[in-house]
Amino acid sequence: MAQKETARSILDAAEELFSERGFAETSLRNITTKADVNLAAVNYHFGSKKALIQAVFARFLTPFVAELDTALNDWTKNKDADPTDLMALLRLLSDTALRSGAERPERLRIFMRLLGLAYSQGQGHLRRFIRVEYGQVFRRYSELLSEATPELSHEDRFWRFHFMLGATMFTLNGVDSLSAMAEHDLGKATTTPDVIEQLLPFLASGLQSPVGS
Amino acid sequence: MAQKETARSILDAAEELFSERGFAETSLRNITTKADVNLAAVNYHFGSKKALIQAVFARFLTPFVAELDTALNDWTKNKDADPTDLMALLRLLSDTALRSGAERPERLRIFMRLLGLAYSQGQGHLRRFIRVEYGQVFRRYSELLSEATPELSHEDRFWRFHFMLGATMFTLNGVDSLSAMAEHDLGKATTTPDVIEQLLPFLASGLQSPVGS
DNA sequence: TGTACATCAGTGAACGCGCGTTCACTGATGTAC
DNA sequence: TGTACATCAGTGAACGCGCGTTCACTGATGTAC
Repeated sequence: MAQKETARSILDAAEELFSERGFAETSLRNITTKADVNLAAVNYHFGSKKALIQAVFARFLTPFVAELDTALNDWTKNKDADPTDLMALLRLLSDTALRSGAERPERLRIFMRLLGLAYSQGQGHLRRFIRVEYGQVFRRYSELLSEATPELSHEDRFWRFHFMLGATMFTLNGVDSLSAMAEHDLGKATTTPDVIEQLLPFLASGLQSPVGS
Repeated sequence: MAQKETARSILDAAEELFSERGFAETSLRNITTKADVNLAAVNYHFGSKKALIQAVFARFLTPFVAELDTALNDWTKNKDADPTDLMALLRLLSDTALRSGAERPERLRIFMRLLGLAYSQGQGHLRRFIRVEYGQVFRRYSELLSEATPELSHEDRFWRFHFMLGATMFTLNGVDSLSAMAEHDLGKATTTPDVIEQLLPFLASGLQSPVGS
């Protein structure tokens, strides 16, 4: 086996198994069996299971965050762009995410599963890792979202951002079983980009719901 | 220790620990230590860890579903009620959930954590258990929601229902850390009913977002 | 060109540990005659 | 009223198992002189 090949097949197997069953439920023996490498290779290449989990995230997040940063530069430089065009801003994020999966939009689905697990399973070290390594660009995006919703109070905006996040995480997290249900109920196949196309107007309307009850 | 007291303190401890760390991450030794009972008492009273998990859900869901059923009977019998009053229908569900926590709204927060975990952790047996035992009343509620949104196509409605579910699960799931963040950022305490008050108009607007792109 | 040594990816077997579950047993309470 | 037996909640200790990690080792490749 060529150099670095082993580390890559461990990451591939780990990414898939973690997203299917969760972190605690996936053992290093599961991973190394699937990757067809020696059990001790995980600790040799990554040091520990924790570090492997972080490496799986880094492999997706690093290029995604770089692309998002570039896209945000273009957005703010482009003087023709309307800074209050919420749908365009949402689409900028979803397009970057879809594109960053590169070859296959499959990767996005897997990564959203992992992200959902990171927030629901104990992995506090992971949330910390993500915040420290990638927090800046997300703060930048959320400032642009604030500019696009000038009519909202800080409080309304805070809560509605998290409602959007929840709808998105939950949906993309479970997009494969939801698509299967949709196909069964409606007799119509739905791809991840289709689902996002349905999601964006829902988010925009919710975010811009009239304030003051 | 009096009869049945042991089973109750096991359920109390399990509910709290499961919601804090997840199912796989909570051992029977954690639970029995916290409950101050013998390790073997879990298998004596419940048979297995799986059955204990289901019993934790049943203790919350059984009274909740009974109350929801009653509330839905009142709703459909009341000829004055507007069947297309979406906000009223959403409030009916949230009020029942808040009331069903009974003594403390704490219970609702804990239960939503558990529900979120049930869907993100491997617990397939749990989803099956919930569907088989309590599915009927939820199907009934979703039919009423359909009547309240006659302008939506089946497809739009399917997806938007799940967007709502996601926003709700994510929010109530993490309501304690979100409330802490909100208090830190905005200097203002927020209770679970406050959060729900913010959430309902967001959901209603998203669900009723104009169709056809 | 040849030899000695260093580096490095990978290996096989074992380590100690915490897990869910089992089992023989106890001691209190209730029931039959 | 007294004795024998059954029931039941609970117990203490051990079971086998799969886990993440460690460690001494191998064999191929690169480097120094």
